[in-house]
Amino acid sequence: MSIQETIKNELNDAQQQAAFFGEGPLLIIAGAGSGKTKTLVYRVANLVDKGIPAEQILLLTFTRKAAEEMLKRASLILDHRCDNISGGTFHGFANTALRQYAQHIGFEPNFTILDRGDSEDLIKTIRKDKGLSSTDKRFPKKGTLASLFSKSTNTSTPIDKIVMSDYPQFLDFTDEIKLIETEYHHQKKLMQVMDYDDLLIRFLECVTQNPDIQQRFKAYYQYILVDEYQDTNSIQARLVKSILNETHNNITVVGDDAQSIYSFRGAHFQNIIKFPDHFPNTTIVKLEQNYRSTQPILDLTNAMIANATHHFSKTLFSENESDVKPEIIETVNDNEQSKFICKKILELREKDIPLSKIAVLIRSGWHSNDLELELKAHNLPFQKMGGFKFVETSHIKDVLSYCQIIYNPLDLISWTRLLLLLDGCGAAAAKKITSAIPANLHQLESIISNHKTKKYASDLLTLLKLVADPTTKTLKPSLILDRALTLYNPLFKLKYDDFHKRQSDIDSLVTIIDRFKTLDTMLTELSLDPPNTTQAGSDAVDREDEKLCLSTIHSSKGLEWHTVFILSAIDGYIPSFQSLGDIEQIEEERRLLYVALTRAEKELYIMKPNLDLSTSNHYKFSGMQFSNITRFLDQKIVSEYTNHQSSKPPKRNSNFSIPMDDDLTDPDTDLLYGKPYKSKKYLF
DNA sequence: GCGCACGGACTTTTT
DNA sequence: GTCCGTGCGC
Ligand SMILES: Nc1ncnc2c1ncn2[C@@H]1O[C@H](COP(=O)(O)OP(=O)(O)OP(=O)(O)O)[C@@H](O)[C@H]1O
Repeated sequence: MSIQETIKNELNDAQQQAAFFGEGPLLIIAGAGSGKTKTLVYRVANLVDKGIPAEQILLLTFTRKAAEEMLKRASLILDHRCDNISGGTFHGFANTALRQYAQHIGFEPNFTILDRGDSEDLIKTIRKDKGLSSTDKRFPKKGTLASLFSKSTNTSTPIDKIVMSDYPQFLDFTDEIKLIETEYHHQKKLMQVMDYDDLLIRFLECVTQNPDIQQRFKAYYQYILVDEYQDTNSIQARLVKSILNETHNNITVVGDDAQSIYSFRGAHFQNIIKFPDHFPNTTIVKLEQNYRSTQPILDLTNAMIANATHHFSKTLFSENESDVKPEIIETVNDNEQSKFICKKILELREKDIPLSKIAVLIRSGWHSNDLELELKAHNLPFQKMGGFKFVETSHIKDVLSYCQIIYNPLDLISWTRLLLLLDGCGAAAAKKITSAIPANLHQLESIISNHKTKKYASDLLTLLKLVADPTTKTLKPSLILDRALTLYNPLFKLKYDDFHKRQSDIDSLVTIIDRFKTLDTMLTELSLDPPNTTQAGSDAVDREDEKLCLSTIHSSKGLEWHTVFILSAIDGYIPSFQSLGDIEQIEEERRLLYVALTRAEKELYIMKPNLDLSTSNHYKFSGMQFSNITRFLDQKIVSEYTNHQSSKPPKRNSNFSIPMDDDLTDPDTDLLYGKPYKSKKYLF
């Protein structure tokens, strides 16, 4: 069957209009599960079929998971002609381009990429050097500074404006903050490193300062398509515009304003709404039929998003009739919630629903701690997406630092990290050594002369030799890792008492590294597409399709599962406690829940454990004591669109029956809405 | 100048 | 209950 016929078979009229659309700007704006990604992919197939070379079609999106899904679907319907489609994340694209063109803006192609921790380390040293750390407790710490800087670049807003709007408590330090930021930028260039934001802005800098390069990009890509456009911030929009051939304006963007969940990094749902303002002749296609979920699920999500303060005027309908309403499951505590989920998953398995078609969605990485233990206990294999990253664990970062300095010896952040591991070498000594590196790049070993008498002299010399040896970087990554581990192992065992547990991470790293052929692909990939090793359960089955998916809601965007559990859908978790002060942020949390609920095809379980939030320090000042179901599911919505049950809590968990304390929840009251915000006595 | 011990303030979400 | 930053003693 020809591609054209397939499209006619597979897509509805509106979808076909978009897929067959010819030249010029196109905006597909539609609700969840309406086939946006599917349409986008078929549009690509059609373009290739019409003879556009695949490599001249650029497919972009913000998150790795969405990019992966998009490319996976493309590869399924497209034949080998499409293997060469240029596609991935904005950061991945910028990185590839910069490896080629970085010299034009004063960077070598072997620049390395800073993760969040590296950025913070650099900021910390700058703050120390500038004498801005001591005594002043009110001065922002490194993490806050990193967020502030990132927000500033991502929203293209000057530092002082960000301080004023987001961090008014630091207004007195505005000048110092600006000073640190300037130095931060300066240092990154000296060290030939870029943070994630730099990848985008340095790319922009590169094309705007070099019209000939810009012209090359504009001439090369005939079509640019962006998925999940509502997650795009103005930097990314500018990036797209900078490489778009404006004589044709062949740009297609796809998204859903109701699913905009990245405002914390400068994305705004208005960006997609305003798209036609930037491209006046935009054709707009709206899709309203949902093909993913059953009608009862949509009834719930429609009702919930209709309560938003901004009106998202999309009511989805489905032809998937069903009389199974979403369930709200109340449990007495966190662990009962975990047990319920495990039990349910085992039942589903009986009904031949494979683990790969089930997902548990969480607001924040640690919410699933208890569940993970329970899943392990039930021997249910899972894969965790989002949240904590393996490559950001300190011992893994240690090991990777060896690789970074071998690849880019100017990366003084990694040098410092490794030097501090040496016994007797502290911040001052590390500073002295690293400051000698740039001038002695080609005779690194000479640096040892000033440190011969030190305790760490021999360790330092081995390290210098390893980096100075020009053959090291040409070795296979696994061999480089071998050499690094020879140096690291003794230090590692000294540094961590629990090195046994950490050793298994290092072993995983060795396995992961094995597939890389060169040092640069390895480092790039580990920064831009870090692997997850938090999978557990039976090691025997390593097939991805045999695993349950445990994912943050953010990382679940664009994906779908037969059955979805929303873990801990309680106020303070979603909406998250720290969003509560700001109406815009609370509304974003609503969209987040909307994204979560709309991932479900057939069955949806909304979990509501009764947690005692007052035991967690974090919630001490929130005035919350007992958990309530998320405010986005009010009584009317719950009673109309869901089934609500308590999972039979054990009436007594002791052999003694004692009088109930009035301060504790009365088991007979409605736990969903009863006994809300109790003030803690912290005021006394 | 380094390493350690004690006290404080917090634990979203992604690239 | 933890992680980070400071201050003190060696
Ligand atoms: N015309 C159609 N006929 C049958 N199934 C369809 C059709 N369009 C889409 N689907 C199916 O509906 C599901 C959702 O599609 P898709 O993921 O493309 O939606 P989406 O709009 O991108 O969703 P989201 O906004 O959540 O990312 C997929 O399983 C897809 O195969």
